[in-house]
Amino acid sequence: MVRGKIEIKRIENVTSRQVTFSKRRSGLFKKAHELSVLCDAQVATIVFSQSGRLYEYSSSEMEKIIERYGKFSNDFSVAERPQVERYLQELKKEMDRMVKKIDLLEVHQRKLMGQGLGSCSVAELQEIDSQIEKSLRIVRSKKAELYADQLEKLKETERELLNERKRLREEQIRERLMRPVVPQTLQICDKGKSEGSGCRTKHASEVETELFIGLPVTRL
Amino acid sequence: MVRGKIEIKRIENVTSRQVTFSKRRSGLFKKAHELSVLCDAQVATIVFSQSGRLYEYSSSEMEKIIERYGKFSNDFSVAERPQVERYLQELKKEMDRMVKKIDLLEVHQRKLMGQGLGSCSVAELQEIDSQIEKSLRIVRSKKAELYADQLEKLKETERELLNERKRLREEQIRERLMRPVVPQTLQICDKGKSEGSGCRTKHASEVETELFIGLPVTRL
DNA sequence: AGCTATTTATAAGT
DNA sequence: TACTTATAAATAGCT
Repeated sequence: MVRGKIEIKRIENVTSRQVTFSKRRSGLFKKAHELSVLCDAQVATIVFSQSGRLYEYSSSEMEKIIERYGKFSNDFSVAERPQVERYLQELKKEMDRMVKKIDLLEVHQRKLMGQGLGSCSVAELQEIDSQIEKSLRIVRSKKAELYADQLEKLKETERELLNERKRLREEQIRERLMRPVVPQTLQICDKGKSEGSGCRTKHASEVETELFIGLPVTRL
Repeated sequence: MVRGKIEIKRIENVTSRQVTFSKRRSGLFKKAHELSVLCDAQVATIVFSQSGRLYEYSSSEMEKIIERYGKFSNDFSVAERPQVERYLQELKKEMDRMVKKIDLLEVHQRKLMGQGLGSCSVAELQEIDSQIEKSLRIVRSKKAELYADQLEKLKETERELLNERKRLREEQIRERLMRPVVPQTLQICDKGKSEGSGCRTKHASEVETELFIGLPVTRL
């Protein structure tokens, strides 16, 4: 550079800096252009002056070059706009559908719960009435079924326990007949209050239930 | 340029072009860097070689510069990615919430309609039962209310019609007493089958109703 | 990649 | 902002 070479560092003189900016900027763009023509390359140069003004050169559409750049750069994708926009639109449509569905469901639900019936005609009321009646029938039959099941299970348990009691009694009697004077083989549970009433031999320990019907087994 | 200046046009010799590309590219980046330092400017340069390789220089983060560029350019906005992504995430969360809400509503509604009760406990069934019973009570009272209203309206109409009939009879009688031998002032309707039974004077023509209770007025 | 003759870019002045 | 000019920098063609 003429009349004394310069150091590459910020030019402090404002005027000088502005002049240099203007000259070198056009030089840079010229070089960029020459490169693109001579070597058949795609070149884009963006310059922001310190004051914030934008200057640019691009051998072809800047947008295209930046988009191409986005495809190469790992951490920067110029999220292809039309695609993103289409996606957003689809999401919004989907949400619209959902909102409408929720509205419908809520209105229907409220009607089924006897709310918001102000605007209903007699015919509509009649329809809701019969729907609810039907529901009630179903629920009640289901309930009845469940109750019946439970009852059946309880009866089953009762039967088992009765059988067990019978078996244990017979066992006891058999043992007494075989060893009438050796009572220590029969281990009787403590009749402590913490266990409530009832007492079982070790043989019956696998029958773990809170329901115990009938007289205590050990009562003779 | 040494040994004969060159024209700025595509270099046909491949080797020569590649060499020139390499030299001028580094020259361009150097100039770009010098501009950015000397003039405190933000500079970005993107170069794609003919073979498709990317070379770039940027005085600060390329992403930032391109984003800034997007704000300046009219027809190109690098849809500010972080913002778009945040927005998308929010949309997705919102959709998630909606999907869950729809699921809940559907399950509840089905229960209210007596479907999908298989997994319900007795307690749940009881709750649904009482809810449905309550709904039924509300719907029926609403229906009763509506019926009562309609009945009331019908009775009101009937009352009005009866009053009207009474008034008309009295009028007829009065007119006959005043002009017993001038019957042409009394215009009696035709007793044709198309009109059904009943006959009215002109005075009563504003009472237009299909319900007409009681005996025909003209019968004396 | 290095050399070098020569062109080009440009700093400072006008 | 534009022109001038001396000189630094870039680089084409060669090795």
